[in-house]
Amino acid sequence: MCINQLAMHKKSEPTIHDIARELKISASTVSRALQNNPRISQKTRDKIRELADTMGYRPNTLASNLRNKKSNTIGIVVPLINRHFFSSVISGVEEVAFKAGYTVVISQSNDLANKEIAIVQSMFANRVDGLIVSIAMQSTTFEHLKLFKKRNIPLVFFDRVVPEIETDKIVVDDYLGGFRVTRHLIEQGYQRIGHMAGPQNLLTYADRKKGYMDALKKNGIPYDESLVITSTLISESGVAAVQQMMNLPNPPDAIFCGNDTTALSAMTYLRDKGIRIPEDMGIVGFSNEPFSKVVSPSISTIAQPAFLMGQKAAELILHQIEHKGKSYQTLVLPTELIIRESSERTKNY
Amino acid sequence: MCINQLAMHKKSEPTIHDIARELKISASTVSRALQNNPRISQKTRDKIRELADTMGYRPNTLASNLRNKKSNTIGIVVPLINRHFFSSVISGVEEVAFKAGYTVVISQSNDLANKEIAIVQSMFANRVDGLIVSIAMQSTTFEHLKLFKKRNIPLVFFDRVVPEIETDKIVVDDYLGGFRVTRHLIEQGYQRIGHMAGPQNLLTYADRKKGYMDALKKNGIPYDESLVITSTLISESGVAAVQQMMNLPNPPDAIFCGNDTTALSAMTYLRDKGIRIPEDMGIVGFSNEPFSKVVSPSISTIAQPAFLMGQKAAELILHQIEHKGKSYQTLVLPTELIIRESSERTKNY
DNA sequence: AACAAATGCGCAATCGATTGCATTTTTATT
DNA sequence: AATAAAAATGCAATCGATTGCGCATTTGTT
Repeated sequence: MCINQLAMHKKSEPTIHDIARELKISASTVSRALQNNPRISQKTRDKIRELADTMGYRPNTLASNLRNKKSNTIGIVVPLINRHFFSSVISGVEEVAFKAGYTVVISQSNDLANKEIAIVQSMFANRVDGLIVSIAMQSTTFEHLKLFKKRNIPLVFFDRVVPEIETDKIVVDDYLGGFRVTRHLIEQGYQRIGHMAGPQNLLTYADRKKGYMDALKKNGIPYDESLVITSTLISESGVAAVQQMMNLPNPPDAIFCGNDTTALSAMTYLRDKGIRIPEDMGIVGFSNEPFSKVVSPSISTIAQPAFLMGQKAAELILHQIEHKGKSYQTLVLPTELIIRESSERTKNY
Repeated sequence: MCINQLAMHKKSEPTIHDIARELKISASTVSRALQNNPRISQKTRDKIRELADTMGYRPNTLASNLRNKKSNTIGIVVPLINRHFFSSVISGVEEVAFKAGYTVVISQSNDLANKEIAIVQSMFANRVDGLIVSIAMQSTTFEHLKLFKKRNIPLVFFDRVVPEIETDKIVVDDYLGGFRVTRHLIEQGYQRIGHMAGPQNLLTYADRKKGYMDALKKNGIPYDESLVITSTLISESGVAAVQQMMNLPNPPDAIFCGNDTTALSAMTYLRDKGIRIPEDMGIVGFSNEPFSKVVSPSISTIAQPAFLMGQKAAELILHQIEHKGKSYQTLVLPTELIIRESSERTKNY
């Protein structure tokens, strides 16, 4: 009763001082007891624990964080939360971070440079212990991110990285992905292979294209610029690009699409025009979106280990936080070519 | 130079005290100036602003939050981040919250009661200003959430709500959804309609089933318990359930699946068995997962406005935070029946 | 010139937890 | 019983920003 009344009196949460007052001891002792500091006798510790429980005490992490200059928080910035690849990465980050006692705060840039800057500054103000970022398509300046480096706050890039900033990075092997896709199409007997490329300021898309070009070269197929169309790779650009390609005097017989979305929209468009897939036209996407497996024909694509990428990103950032090391690594996670119906016209079984 | 050296000296971030010392004024003045408090003269304000800029000062929100007893943070707990419905909700929450100057912290329960409890307590310790929750399938006790109510911290449930806790809730009209799906199947001439139900302790799934049952009744179709199979609605349960149904002496000619995942797995299984969809068997799912539109046949389903739900959830929690009102509402967002190939055997055009 | 009224700023406490150092209490030793 | 040694606890400053109250300076009035 008495305890309750005291609690009622000041309507806010109980603090270590309330516990201390009740027990006629000092707040320091309470603090230490709750941390199981051996300097406090077991008897006192038990007493404090018990009262803390009955009072419903919960430590105020804000206060603790301020004092310790550590927020136990990891920030993550992605272009769009609501996208399978990114939400999977986030999921992986959350899993590892939570186990390590960290909280994850998220924000999405919507691929807008300005929002990304605002977000990153807000994360800084909130004193995140580390930041995991996949940059916005639109971003061209990176001062907001360099700030983290300057202030020596751990920073990890994933997927869309900034080459000029030296820090931990995790990417998938986009180059090899693009290479394999193209080689696969060649092996399937396709002769004129087009490519829907993504924004070339983003390394991932540039690498996919490089892989494509090298695979062509290695197989003695001349590179034809008219077969490469660069766009933002939304559904509509897939249709536009395939239209443009099909209007060429010498249209392609296969297309390596920069992502699954454009692969699907292109495929749908082509089917409506009576073009058979994979017989008349081979299609390969990128990313292994959930739908790519279940559409018909199913879409060959490159699987990226998104969840694993998130886990690794979290591990790297935690390592940086705990060791403040100066040496950074770039993890290149393997991609996997998943051959499905949309590109397999020679079945060997 | 001088400024830099000072900054170097204490390697940590500049604070208002550093600015104050430099300018030989008090920290209070700096604080007020940075808040544009009219009590400080314009001249002083400008001077402070300028120095703050050159010093690269960034307010420490931790300190501010502690003093103000407000974290400007909204917590969100979902079963799984990496799921289209939930990531869309999160995306909506983030959008509204960010605009209002709030940070979003997320965590996933993995549908485990214990993890949910741990998360919620961690959110509490972090003094989130409000919590948005969709409860875990496994959760059966809700003391951890009642704690928020007891402490008068804003709480909003979405999708999977706890009936016994009085607070703002946002749900989609699952009942009407289930009703419409069933009515639609009846209109299409299906006679024996089965249902793959989800865990009945979750209101959403119970409501879908109720809608199903009422639609049957209203159309004079007797309810047959053997046609209703309850599971967790993962892909495998879809196959298991459809197998069980097809082994009945009198199997169904249509199935209302509790979600799109089971709709797809059931459909795939049936097609492999040579059963034509929608001719021999009608299939309807629930949730309008991205894949449901693009698979073949495309799956009829119920669209839930996930992104909108997130926005509304954020609005409600912000309202609670700012008004600490005592009256709560339950928003029922409309669902939309999307008729696609998997259930349309009478085309009227 | 003398006093009132604004105006501009600073002092010091506060938010709640942490921690180096000092102090008190207990236990061990002779 | 006296003293040393060890164990247990308390004091007070600290993290960085905020704010009520009060003091000092300026401006205005007659």
